[in-house]
Amino acid sequence: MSDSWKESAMSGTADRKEKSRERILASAGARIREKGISATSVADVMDGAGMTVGGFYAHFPSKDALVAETVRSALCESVEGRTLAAGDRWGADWVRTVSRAYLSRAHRDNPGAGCPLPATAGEIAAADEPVKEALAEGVEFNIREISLHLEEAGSSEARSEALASLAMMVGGLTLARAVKGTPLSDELLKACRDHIARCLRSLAPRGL
Amino acid sequence: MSDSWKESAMSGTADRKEKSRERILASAGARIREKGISATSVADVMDGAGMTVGGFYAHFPSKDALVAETVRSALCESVEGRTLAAGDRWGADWVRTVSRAYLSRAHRDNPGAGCPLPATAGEIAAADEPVKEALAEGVEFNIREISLHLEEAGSSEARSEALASLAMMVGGLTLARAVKGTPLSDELLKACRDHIARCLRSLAPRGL
DNA sequence: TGTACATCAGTGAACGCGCGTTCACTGATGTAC
DNA sequence: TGTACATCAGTGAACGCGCGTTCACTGATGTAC
Repeated sequence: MSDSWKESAMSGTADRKEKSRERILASAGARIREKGISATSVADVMDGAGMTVGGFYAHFPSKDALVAETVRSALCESVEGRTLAAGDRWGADWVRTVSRAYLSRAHRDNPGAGCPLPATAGEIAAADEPVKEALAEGVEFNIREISLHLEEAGSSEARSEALASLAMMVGGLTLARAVKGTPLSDELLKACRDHIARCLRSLAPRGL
Repeated sequence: MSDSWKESAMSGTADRKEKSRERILASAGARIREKGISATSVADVMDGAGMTVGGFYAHFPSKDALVAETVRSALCESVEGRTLAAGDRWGADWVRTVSRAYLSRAHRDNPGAGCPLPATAGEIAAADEPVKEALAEGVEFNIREISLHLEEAGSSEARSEALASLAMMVGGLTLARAVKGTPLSDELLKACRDHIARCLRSLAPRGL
């Protein structure tokens, strides 16, 4: 009669349902990163998860709830992906590698697998409270991570510089995607990469 | 029978129509800057211009056409407004003043009168070709202006730094609006302002 | 100057469409005996 | 082991709504004589 008994008894169907939920979140994650929040429809997301619209509301109470959870998990994912890609780099080296990857043509041209901020930040003001909270927490999380490495790199204003760096990365990528197809697009990416590299070079490496 | 005759003969009604068109553009400009493209409806725009929906199509062939023209004129306006506000400042002084105004709480809290990039850049990928062109031209226009002043300030990489600055201003403002209401918002604005000021300080002033 | 007519900016109701959401139903999975 | 039943994840058609767009109409403005 305990919850754990119930859970193990229903583990077969519950497992299947959990898998579906994860497919829905993954589909929403890719679509929202590609087209933004309002251009992504529930039917579209469910189609991407290999299901039909009706089943959606057994997993989420509303589209807004899905968006909030998607933004949350997508922001975590993108931080995790970065950490993984940076390998054992640390400090200035980590920041350089991460900013290069962020401001790469590959990231510009594959929004579905990248950072959710460029596609969502502009729309978030119109979204409801839980969505805003999810985004704010995700941004703070990103800032902390960058700040940590800048501090290691010897920056005396690590947090402030982390905020400025994130702003430039998000702004640069967003603009590069907006003018994609014109020479300005590659130029923007390179200018932002170069700027960050230049700033890192002027830092006094600490210790070692 | 010539066009000029026709024009002067109809100048009364034509004038009134032109005024209406300008009211529509102004209304669209404010709304698009505040809520973005897809969240702005034609009926909403016409209401803001003191008219009803039906009259819209006597002025523009479609919503997309309105958006393209609005983006174009809004980007020009925001550059003009900046030039006006900067007074007779020049070079590094101009850049400092402009970046401070751009990354101010006033600009964050009054999107309707400011730069259209934060609200539109993320949505533009989904828009049609004329809208993209309008935005790309507007961005290039902005870059040229900033670049001019950075060159005057003695930057050896004026255009590249202009691109990076614009990216940071747009990204910083977009993120500050997205997390508005949390301490992170003011922090972002200040960090970006400080970063630009710091970079300007490290420039060797030219001539004079 | 005054009257009949033409023009056309703007009105407001209607259209088809895609959206988020609901709901009666299905059919596979797991339970009880 | 086999059969009857319960559960519930997922289906697919329907809903009300707001959107962009269309269109028959109105009424103020300007023209012709």
